[in-house]
Amino acid sequence: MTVRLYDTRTRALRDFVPLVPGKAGMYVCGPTVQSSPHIGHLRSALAYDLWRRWLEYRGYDVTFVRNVTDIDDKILAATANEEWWALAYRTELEFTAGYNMLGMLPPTYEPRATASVPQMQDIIQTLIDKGNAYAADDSTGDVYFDVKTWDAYGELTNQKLDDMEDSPDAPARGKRDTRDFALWKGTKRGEPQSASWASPWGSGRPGWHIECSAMSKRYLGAAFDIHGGGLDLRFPHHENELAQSTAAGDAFATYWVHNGLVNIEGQKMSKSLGNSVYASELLADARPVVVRYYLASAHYRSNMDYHRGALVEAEAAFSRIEGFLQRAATRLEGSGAAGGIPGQFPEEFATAMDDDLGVPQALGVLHDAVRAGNAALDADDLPEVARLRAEVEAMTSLLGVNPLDPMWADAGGGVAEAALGSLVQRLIDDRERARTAKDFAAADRIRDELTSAGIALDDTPAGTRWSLDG
RNA sequence: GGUGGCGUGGCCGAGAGGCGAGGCACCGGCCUGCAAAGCCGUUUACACGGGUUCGAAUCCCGUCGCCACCUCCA
Repeated sequence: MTVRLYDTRTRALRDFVPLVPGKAGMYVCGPTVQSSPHIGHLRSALAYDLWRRWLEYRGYDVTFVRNVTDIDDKILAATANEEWWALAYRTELEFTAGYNMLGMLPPTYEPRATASVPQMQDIIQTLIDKGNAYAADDSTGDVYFDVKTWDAYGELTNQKLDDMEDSPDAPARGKRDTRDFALWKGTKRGEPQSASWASPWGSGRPGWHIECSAMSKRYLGAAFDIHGGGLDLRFPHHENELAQSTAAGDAFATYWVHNGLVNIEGQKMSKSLGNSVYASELLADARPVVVRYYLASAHYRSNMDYHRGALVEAEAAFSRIEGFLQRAATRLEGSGAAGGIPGQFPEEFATAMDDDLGVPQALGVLHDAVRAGNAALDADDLPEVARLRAEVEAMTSLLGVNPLDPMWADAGGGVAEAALGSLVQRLIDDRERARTAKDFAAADRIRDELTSAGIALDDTPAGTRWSLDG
């Protein structure tokens, strides 16, 4: 009954106990909007979308914050013939479109870093006042966090300062220690004025890590429940967030949750390898709901390996669920059979989800219900069909993969589909006449033609149904 | 050098001391005019070597292999 989650900081499965009963505050690191969304971004966003849905199901009033990092070295570096902010906006829209296509619930707040610069400066000033940060004395206008003044530094990733790689070849700049990280970056020659904010330390822009400390505090408070992000962000990003926020006197996150990464055919996805799989490619290869199903099918903390054919398998698995719901709907139509309580699913499903978001086991429960439902359909046990249909709908809806949800309906289907339907129905009728006349050669010819056109036939006792073969 | 993780059947992917999750693929059966869909069933497992235990894929020790982070990254 209690939701448990794996907390990276304590490296333990912990019961979720919110700071405020009945409420849950989640902050998730969103993307740096520098290039198009890829499969890893989608998987990460989905992991927290599912966490959020489950916490809400468990009765928590969830405030879900996912930021947009819209000012950053890399954004500035990526711009060629346009303003940096134009690139950022354009990319942000791509991310939003990708999230929407996969049915991610919109965040409660989706703050852009550039809109919280004063809040970042407040924290930086507090750190300077407390002696945990300093303005570089090399007149660059940079401000650094002084890691040696913070004993707890390294607690998130269980590292000791002395064991960390000192980078002797890195230019020390105005740092007292090469491991000190930037809170504020003074404007450098050649950087656009539009990327520069006034500050007590000179004009400049915020460092990456301080953005999340400021935005989480602004929208969730100095103490909040869950901080999420990709595994790759643990160090240095999350470690630095934790250090600067706690050094500034904020309690920060109670739980740290990290999602696994997506490899591509055994290799890390990276620009240099040129093996990135973008959202646009996935969505060209499979229906959005199948992409969502696929990305949810491995536990959120495990790394998953994307390979050619993965989406074909996911399509096959998902079609089982879809096929059952469609057949059940057809069979139950007008039958008056009652059964099942809408929204209610098996206890094992809830148990799996409570246990650190065990979506893979939950999918096992879902498939068990589908098989039982298909068997009930074969036995024509309508009350049982109705009961299992309700369960399957409840489970798929909770996970955001209900095949019958209108949001997955093919766009622009309407008129075209109706036209296609009338043509296909004529062919089905022709085939039925041929079968009645035992002219199987003619019947099979029609079926073959439809198959090669991507239309699958399903012969049922109640007649032949057709569907587009996804 | 430090930190964290992984190695499960043809493939994907759960589980974590005791009746072999689930999906995909394959094979056999039922159903079908034949198929498809669906149902039933068979067969393939826990990197290796020790140990603890009545019993280990699951705990302990060791070995090998792989990966991530320590530099920008979901």
